[in-house]
Amino acid sequence: MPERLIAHLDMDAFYASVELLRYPELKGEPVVIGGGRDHAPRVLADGTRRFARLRHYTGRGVITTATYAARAFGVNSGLGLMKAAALAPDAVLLPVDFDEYRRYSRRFKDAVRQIAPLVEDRGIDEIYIDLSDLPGVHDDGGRAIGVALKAAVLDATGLTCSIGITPNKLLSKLCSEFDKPDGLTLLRTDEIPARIWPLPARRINGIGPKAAQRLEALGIRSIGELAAADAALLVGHFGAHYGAWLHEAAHGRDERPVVTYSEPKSISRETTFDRDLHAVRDRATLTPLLTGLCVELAGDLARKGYASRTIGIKLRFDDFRIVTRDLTLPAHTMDARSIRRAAGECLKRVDLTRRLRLLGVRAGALAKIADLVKPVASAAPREPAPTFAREPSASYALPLFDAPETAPQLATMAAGPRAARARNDDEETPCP
DNA sequence: TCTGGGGTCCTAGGACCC
DNA sequence: TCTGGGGTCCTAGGACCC
Repeated sequence: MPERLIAHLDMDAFYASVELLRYPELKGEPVVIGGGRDHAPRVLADGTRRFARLRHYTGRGVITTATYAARAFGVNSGLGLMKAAALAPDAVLLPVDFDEYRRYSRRFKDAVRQIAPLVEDRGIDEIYIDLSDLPGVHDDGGRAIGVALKAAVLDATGLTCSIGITPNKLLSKLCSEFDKPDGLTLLRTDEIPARIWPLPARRINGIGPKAAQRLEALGIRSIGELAAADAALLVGHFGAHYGAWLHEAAHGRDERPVVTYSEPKSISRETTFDRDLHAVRDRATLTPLLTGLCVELAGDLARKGYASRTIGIKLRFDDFRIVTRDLTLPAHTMDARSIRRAAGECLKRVDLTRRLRLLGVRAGALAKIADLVKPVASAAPREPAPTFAREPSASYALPLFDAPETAPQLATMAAGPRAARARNDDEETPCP
């Protein structure tokens, strides 16, 4: 059995590059994407566009993507916009437009599937592709296919991408970074010592800031040093599972298959406030906010065709501590009132002394609605009929954050998905 | 002027049942 | 009555990723 050939394809500065297609006059300029919706470009009377500059930004947003010109100033994803403004005050600031990025995402993925159908989604701007069974792919290690994929993506979107092609996902993910932007990197197993081992251990997908720090405390900085470390020592420090994985990863071994479809496990909505809010003093603000999140979540569930049996909340306090609570219901629900009630119950179990920075609502233990409402009269052997609570109970009370405006808010959204601001997700799972 | 939003997976303890 | 073990569900937190 020949070795597999797996590609990792990563779009170059994806959000920023999509924006440059829309605003070609910004090509070559430092541009950052992030923040709210209040800094969209204005069109002047003479038809020219006026862009917001980073120096004028106030708020708590972070950079989602920066153009390569902006990265030269040291600003990159995750950096607070206020901090970025200090580094690059004249950079152009654009709001994120997920609908547009999803359109381009679907275009590049469709283009890839025309050439190689085994595609694993890894978010909006990257995919893995199993090339192993494509005709002739093993003749040149996948180079011709790689060239064809890049051309197809460019043709479909006008955007460049970077591709790594190796025997597995772990190595391909590393290699797609090697020649960015517009790169194509092939790597064979025998090249691991020369090309992989000099890299910092942190570059491995799955070694984050915490693990990297603990490795450094052991004197391990590079992947090569990790590969040379005693497997038993790693297991001793990191546990059987993670320790053994660290050892395998450092040697470039990874048998994970390319998975072309997976069911979602949870759906959530969260929001960071403009200023920290207190549960009691700012109740009039918080109550409709929480209800609004529940309405949006119910809308997401309905649009995607799922119901949830475990509703959870997430709070971030002003000191950045995160607390979660969840509650498993007797039956699946997609009803905003039921979600709101469960979230309220969860909230009761939290000490709300500190001020809040973020509030979120999550729906877990998902089931497809189509599976829950299966017709009773069926030739198939009977399973116990799943229970499905669609209607809210008659006696309804908001346990916490209660405020007069909440009742009408819930009433108007009773219709369901329409009332919730739709996210227009292009990649919805089709209902069978 | 610190640090978004939407996810996945893992661990671990307690409840509960057989 | 006592002891022990296995399995599953629920909950909370944390690391990590895009």
